[in-house]
Amino acid sequence: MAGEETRKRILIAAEQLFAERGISSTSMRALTNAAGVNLAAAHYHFGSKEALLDAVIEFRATPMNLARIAALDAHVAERGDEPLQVDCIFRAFLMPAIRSVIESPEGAAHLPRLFARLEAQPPEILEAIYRRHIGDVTRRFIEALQEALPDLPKELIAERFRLAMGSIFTLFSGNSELDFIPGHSPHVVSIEEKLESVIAFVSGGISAPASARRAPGQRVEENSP
Amino acid sequence: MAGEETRKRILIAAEQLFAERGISSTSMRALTNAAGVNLAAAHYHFGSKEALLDAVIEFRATPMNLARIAALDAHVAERGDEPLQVDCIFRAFLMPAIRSVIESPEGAAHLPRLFARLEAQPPEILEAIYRRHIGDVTRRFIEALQEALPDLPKELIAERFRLAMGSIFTLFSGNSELDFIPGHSPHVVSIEEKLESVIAFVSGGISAPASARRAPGQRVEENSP
DNA sequence: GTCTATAAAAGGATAGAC
DNA sequence: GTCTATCCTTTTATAGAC
Repeated sequence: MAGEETRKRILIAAEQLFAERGISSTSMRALTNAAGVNLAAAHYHFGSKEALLDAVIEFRATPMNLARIAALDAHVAERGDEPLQVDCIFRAFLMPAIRSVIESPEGAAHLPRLFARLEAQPPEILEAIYRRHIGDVTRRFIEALQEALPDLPKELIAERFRLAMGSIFTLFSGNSELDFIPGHSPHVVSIEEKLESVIAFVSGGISAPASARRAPGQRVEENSP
Repeated sequence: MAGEETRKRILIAAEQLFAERGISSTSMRALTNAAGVNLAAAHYHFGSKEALLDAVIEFRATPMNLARIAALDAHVAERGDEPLQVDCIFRAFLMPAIRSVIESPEGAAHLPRLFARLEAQPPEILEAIYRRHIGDVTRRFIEALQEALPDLPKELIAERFRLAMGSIFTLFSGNSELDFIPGHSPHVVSIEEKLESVIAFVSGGISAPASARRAPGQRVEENSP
C-alpha cells in the first residue's frame, strides 16, 4: 500500500527529468535517485523505461484531455449558431496545458515541455503514445477547426494542425529563448504572453489561403476568412 | 592524403545516421561501421562525437548559407522599390534546403532532417551550433521579414520566426506523417508540395495581427472550467 | 593515418534475500 | 514491496603496434 506512494514519486520525478533533460539522456538511476526510491522498485512498478514513459504520459494526459474537451465544448455552446473561432479553439487546446504550469498542482509544470521532448523519440514509440493518449482529442480539435474554416480543404486543416503542433512544441522545448542571432537577444515574457503569441501565430497559419503563391501586386496582408 | 577521403566518408555517414535515427541514439560504432572506416579513425579526425556533429553541420551549412543569401538577394533585386514578399522570403530560406533533397549531391538529402534532429540536443550545444553556423543568415532573413511587414513590431517578427522554424522542423522530422489520429490517415505528398504547404502556413502565421484577441464586438470568452 | 585491443564508465534489467 | 548486489550490454575514448 505504501507502493502507491512510491509509484507516484517515480512518476513525478520521471516527468520532471524527462522534460528538463530529455528522455534518452535521463537514466533510470538518475530518475530513481531524484525520487528517493530504489532503482529496482522502478522496474518492479513499471517493468521498463519505455513503459514508465507511457505511464507518465497517461498520468498527466488523462486530466488534461478532459479539460481540453470541456473547454472546447464550452466554446461550442457559447457560440450557438455562430461559426467557431479559430483562436478560441487553439486557446481551448492550449489553456489546460498552460494552466498546469501556472497552478502547478504537485509539479505538473513540466508537462508541455515533456510533450515537446516526445518528438525526439523514435517514430514507433511516438506514434503509439500519441495514438493511445491524444489521438481522440486531437481529432475533435481538428474537426472543430474544419468547422471554423469551411472554405479550406479538410485535409489541409489536418496537415496544418500538425505544423501548428510543431510551433507549439518549439515554444515549450526550452530552446525557444536561445540567444544565437547576432543583435537579437530574445526578451523573456510571461507564459500567458507566450500563449497568446503562439495562438496568434498558429491561427494565422492555419487560416492562410491554400497556397502561398499569390498573384503579382497582391499584398501579403489579410488571412482571416 | 587518403585521410581526406576517410574524413569525408565519416561526415557523410554521420549526417545520414544522425538524421535518420537521431543524434544521441547513433553511436560512433554504428556510424564508423556504416562509413566503412575504423572507430579510432573517427576520434583521430574529429576528437569527439560532439566535435563530429559540429563538423557535419559546418560541412553542409556553408554551401546552404551561400545559396540562401543568394536567393534572398535575388528577391530583393527583383523587387526593386516594391516591398518584399513574405512567402518569397521563406521560399528563399527553404528552397536551398529542399534542393539538397531533390538533387542530393553526394547524399545531402538528409540535411533538413538533421537540422530537425538538432532541436533535441541540450540547449548549450544547440545554441553553439546555431550561433556558429546559422546565426548570421537567420538574422538577415529576419531583417527581410521585418522590412516586408513594417506594421508589426520587429521583436514580434523575430519571435515568430522561431515558431516558423518549429513548423518547418516538424515537417522534416520524419514524424510529420504519423498516423495517430483516428480517421485521418495522412496522404503522402511530394517534397515540393510540402514546401509550398509549409510556406503558406508560416507566411500566414508571421503576418497575423499582433494578437489573436479580437476587437470588442467580436468578444472572446476565456474558457474557465 | 590506420589498425587492434582495451580501458573506463554508464546504461537497462534481474535474482534473490528480507 | 523494497533492498543489495550483480549481470550483461553498450557507450565514448585512448594506448600503442604497425
